[in-house]
Amino acid sequence: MNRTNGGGMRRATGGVNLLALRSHNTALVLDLLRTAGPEGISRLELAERTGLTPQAVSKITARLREDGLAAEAGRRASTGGKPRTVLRLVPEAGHAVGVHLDRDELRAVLTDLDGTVVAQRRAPLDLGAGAEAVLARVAGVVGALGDGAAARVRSPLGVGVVLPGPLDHERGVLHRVTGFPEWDGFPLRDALAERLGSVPVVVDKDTNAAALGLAVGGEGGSFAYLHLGTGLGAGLVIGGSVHRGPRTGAGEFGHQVVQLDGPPCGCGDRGCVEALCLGAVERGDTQEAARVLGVGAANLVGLLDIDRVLLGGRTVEADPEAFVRGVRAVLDARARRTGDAPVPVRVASGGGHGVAEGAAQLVLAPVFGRGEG
Amino acid sequence: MNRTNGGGMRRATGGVNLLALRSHNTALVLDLLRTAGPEGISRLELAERTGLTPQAVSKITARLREDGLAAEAGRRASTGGKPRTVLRLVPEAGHAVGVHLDRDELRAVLTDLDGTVVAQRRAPLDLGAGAEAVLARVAGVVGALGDGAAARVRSPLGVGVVLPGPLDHERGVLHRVTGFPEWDGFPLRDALAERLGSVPVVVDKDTNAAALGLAVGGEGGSFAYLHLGTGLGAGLVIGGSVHRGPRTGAGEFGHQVVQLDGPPCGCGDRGCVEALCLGAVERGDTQEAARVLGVGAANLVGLLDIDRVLLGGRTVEADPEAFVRGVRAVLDARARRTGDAPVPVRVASGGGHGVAEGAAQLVLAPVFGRGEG
DNA sequence: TGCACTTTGGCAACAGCGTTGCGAAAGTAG
DNA sequence: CTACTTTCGCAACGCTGTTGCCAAAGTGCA
Repeated sequence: MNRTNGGGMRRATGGVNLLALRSHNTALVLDLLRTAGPEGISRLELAERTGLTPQAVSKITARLREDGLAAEAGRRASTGGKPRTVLRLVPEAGHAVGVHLDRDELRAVLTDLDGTVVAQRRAPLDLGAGAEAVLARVAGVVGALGDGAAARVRSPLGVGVVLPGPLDHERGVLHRVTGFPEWDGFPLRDALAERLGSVPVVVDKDTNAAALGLAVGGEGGSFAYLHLGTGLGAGLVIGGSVHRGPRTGAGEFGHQVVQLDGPPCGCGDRGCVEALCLGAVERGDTQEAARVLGVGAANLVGLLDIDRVLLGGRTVEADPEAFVRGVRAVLDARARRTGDAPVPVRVASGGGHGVAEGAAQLVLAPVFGRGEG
Repeated sequence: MNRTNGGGMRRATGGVNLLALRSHNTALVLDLLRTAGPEGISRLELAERTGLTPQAVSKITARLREDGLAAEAGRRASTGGKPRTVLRLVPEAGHAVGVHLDRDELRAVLTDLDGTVVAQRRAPLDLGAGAEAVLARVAGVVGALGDGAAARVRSPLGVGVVLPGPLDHERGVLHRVTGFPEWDGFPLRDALAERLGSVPVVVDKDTNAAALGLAVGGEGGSFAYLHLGTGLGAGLVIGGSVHRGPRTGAGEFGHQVVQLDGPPCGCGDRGCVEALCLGAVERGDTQEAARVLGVGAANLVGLLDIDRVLLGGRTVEADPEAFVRGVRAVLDARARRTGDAPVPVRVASGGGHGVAEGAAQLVLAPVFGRGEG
């Protein structure tokens, strides 16, 4: 705010609110450029899509070109007059690092502005080896990624780190990470930022990163990403942005009770979807596991009225068709009862590096006006 | 938009985007004025709370005073200099009508800008009597409300109509309203707007109106309003605004399955919270009903990470303490397992006219920058 | 080949937004 | 009565997107 007039600093003219407007419109344009991909998009199309006047778009794109973020990329065929000049994003103008900390493994990617993976690393990891060891390993991998890239990347825009949670996204502090309670209270964001030398760090749950990656990757509207691996969690995207809740606690899908007084779950409750679902998987009864997962998904669909359900995680990937079929059956039955169109179910694209890429998007998304910007 | 230069119209100077910024800031100020109530709020306090400069606030409030929406209301005690001038909202500057259509009864209120009820009507209603009869009844009551007010209100800002749903809030079209399938596809908003003579009409679900009323009434953050009457539904408020989902389908709390293959429900599924809960109520087992409701609420809390759970509806009001106690027990047990602070449970304030008042807020909220503006 | 027409897109002038500089108004304290 | 503090509006300013206008670059037809 800086409303002190005494010292003589004569900065911040113009107005904070107008700056907000400017960056909002700039982000809008950047996001359209990104979505258009290498084919690019013309100024007039940008104007139509943003609702801005062509002249405003010209001004904004001129700034972007000056900053090296956008460039001209040929022209379209004429429609009777001067042909439209096509603009595209310059992906090399910025890079981001995404790190996925799993229980036994670390995956990291370096992406450009576009989200395209430029370099990647994969290493074994023991999340229980203590803060010092894990931090050192992460810092090492992040440094190696930059050197390994085609064009060496000295300073990425930021580093996104994701892990199973629960945690506090806003402060970047871990809570009782499932299976590794010793992390409770550890300020991962600040510790890592200091270690990496003032590179911005963002911390989030792995399911949120996966969901964000899908949202940026083209999944529009509202959807749920259900992750079935060693546990069962969800990432929720509502109206294009990830819903975390005030304490980053949203997405606790697995401990939703679907069988009153059912079999005990590791969490201490009874009849949780996770317990029932993993139990069925263990018994080899994939069909029942899928049905239970479908019931949980149907509950979610009813509560939030989402557009789509996407499935992922190692267990799903082991037999994707069975899970899709089972979940779809439950949702279709629901749709027949309500009279609405059935909610589509698919396997989430991305797979292996999906989560790490999503982690990188934690850094990139704000640039394009997605998330808390 | 109007980008045609041919005719010579020289309107719309200034810019659509700047107008959006202006109305956003104006709404921010208006909302603070409303929240402050009759005691009012000073310009400097407005500046601090909005993040605007004092001068910007002066300009905005000057416009508001010119338009009759705000007025000076005395001054505060001096803190060593010129005392602050207190501003307040002028509630009589605008009015809104809220109509609550229940299965057997119609309640309607006329409120001022503040949301204070100025006049009210209550009449028996048969929702199954056909469109013509219901429309006539509503139009009659709305007209009577305006005449009955202390100062006759000729043209309210709009009319909010709410009923059990399901329906399409955006288009104002009803779907298969529970118990009255004959309404399916009826364009209530447009039909009523035409009948009332171009007064804006908004249509929504009753639970959403109740939730909106609570949100405007001071419940901040994210919360769920659970309504237990002849059915069981929920209104969700996420980050201060009502979450309806893309098809106004959100809040289908009652048909959340909490007992796999449990007793059949009217919806055609098995083990729905509604069936279990109402079944327990019918047996006189309030304790079990509250426990089941609590399990559903806990599922919701886990999925969305909300701050608060509020209970309402005729069945709850019959024995509020038992329901609060039962739901709280389940949520507290959950909190002990996760280690988080327990989610508070309360009975929703408002009671009788709460839903109709919330319906009026459907009209007023956009003025104060809440909702789809 | 040349002319009329269409479409793109930049330059310059403009209105309106919030901000800064400054001074009048309205209190308190000595 | 004087000195000081605090509130708050007027005037000038910088920046935003918008409008008016024109050059550039194509197509289509005579």
